[in-house]
Amino acid sequence: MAGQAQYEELARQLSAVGAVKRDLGRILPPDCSAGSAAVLTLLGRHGDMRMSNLSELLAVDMSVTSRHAAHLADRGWIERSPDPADKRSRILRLTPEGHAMLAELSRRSADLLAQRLGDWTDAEVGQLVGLLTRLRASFGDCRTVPHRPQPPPAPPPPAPPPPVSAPGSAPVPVGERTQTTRTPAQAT
Amino acid sequence: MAGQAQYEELARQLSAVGAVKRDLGRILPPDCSAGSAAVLTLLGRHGDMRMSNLSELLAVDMSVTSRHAAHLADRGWIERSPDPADKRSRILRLTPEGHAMLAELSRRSADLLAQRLGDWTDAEVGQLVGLLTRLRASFGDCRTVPHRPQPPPAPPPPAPPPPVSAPGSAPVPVGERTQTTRTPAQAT
DNA sequence: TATTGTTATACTCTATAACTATA
DNA sequence: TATAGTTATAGAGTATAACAATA
Repeated sequence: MAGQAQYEELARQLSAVGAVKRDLGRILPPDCSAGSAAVLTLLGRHGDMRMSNLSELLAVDMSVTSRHAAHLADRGWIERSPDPADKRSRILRLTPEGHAMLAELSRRSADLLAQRLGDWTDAEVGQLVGLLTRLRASFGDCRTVPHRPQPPPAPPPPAPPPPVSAPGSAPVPVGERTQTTRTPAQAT
Repeated sequence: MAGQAQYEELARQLSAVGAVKRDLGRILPPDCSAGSAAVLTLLGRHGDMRMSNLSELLAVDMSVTSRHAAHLADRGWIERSPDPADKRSRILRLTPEGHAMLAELSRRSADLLAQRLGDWTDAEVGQLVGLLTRLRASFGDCRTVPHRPQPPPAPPPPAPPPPVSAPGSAPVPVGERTQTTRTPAQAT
C-alpha cells in the first residue's frame, strides 16, 4: 500500500503521459489515426476476433469500436466477415494490406521510441512495460479474449506475454464499475 | 538500447493507458473536466505562473491552455492578474476555492488509485512513478518553469521531486520537433 | 427478453489560423 | 518585427441513446 502523496503523484504522471501519446500520434500515416492504429495492433497481436472482444481489449464502448472498424474496412485494412456460429456477430480479420500498414506503424513508433529513449537500457524499458501492463491489469478487468472463432491464420503475438502477473486482484468495487463495452441497454 | 519488439510493446502499453485515464476521468466532479484538473494540479504543484509556462508544462498549444484557464476563471477557481512586468502576460493563481477543488480532486483520485492498486507495494508504485517521470523527461523538452513572477504564496510542491534523473538526454532530432506551445506564428 | 452491432448526437481535448495588445 | 494571449474553427476520441437483426 502506498500513501496519498504517492497516489497523487501517480495521477499526475499518468496525466502527463498524454504528451507522449500525442507525440506518437504525430508520426502516424495519413488516414490512420491513433484509434485505427490501436485496432490494427490488437488484431495483429490477438488474431481474428469479434467486435465485442475488441471493445473489451480497447476498453471502450462498442459504438466506438464500430466506428473504428468501419473506417479500417473502408480502407481495405480489415475484413468483417459474418460469424457462421452467430449471425449477429462479425469477425474482424486483417487483410494483407492491413498487415502491411501494421508493419509500417510498428516501424514508425519503434523508430520514434528508439530516438526518444536512446539512453534507456533494455532492462529499464522492460521494467516500464511490465509495470504498465500490470497497471492496466489492475484497472482493466480487461479479460483476455474469451471467444476465439477459429485458429487464426495470423502469427502468434510477437510481443512478450504479460511479464508480470496481477495476483489476487479482486474486482474492487468503486462506486459503480461501469460497463465499458456496452451502453446501459435501457430497459423499455 | 532496447529492441524493436520491446518498443512496439511499449507503444501498445502506452496506448492502453488511455483506459486508465478514462477511468480516472469518470470520478471527476461536475464542471471539472480532466483538462481543468490538470491545470489546477500544476498550479498547486508549481505555484503561480504565466499562461505560457503552463502551456509548456502541459505540453499543449497555448490556445488550449487559454480555454482551460478561462473555464477555471469562470468558476472562480483561478485568478488571472496582469503581470506588472509585462502587460501582455497574465499570472495565474489558485483562489481559495481553487485550492479546495484541488484538494477534492486529489482525494478522489488517490481513493480510486488506492482501491485499484490495493495489491501494489509502495515501492512498486514509486517505481512506476519514477519511470513515468523519466519517460516524460525523455520526450518532453518540458523545460521547467523559467519564469517565476514572484515568490508564490502557494505552498511548495507537496510532491516528491523527480526521483529519477534523465542523464545525458540530448535533444534528439526526429523529423521536426514541433513547437508545442505555439502555433507557427505565420509570417505575413 | 437479451445480445450484437450500427448509427446519430453531444461533449472533451487538441491543433491551426487569425487577431489584439504589447514588447 | 516578435511575443503573450484570445477566439473561431475543425478534427479525433469517446459516451449515450435509439435502433435493427438475431439468439
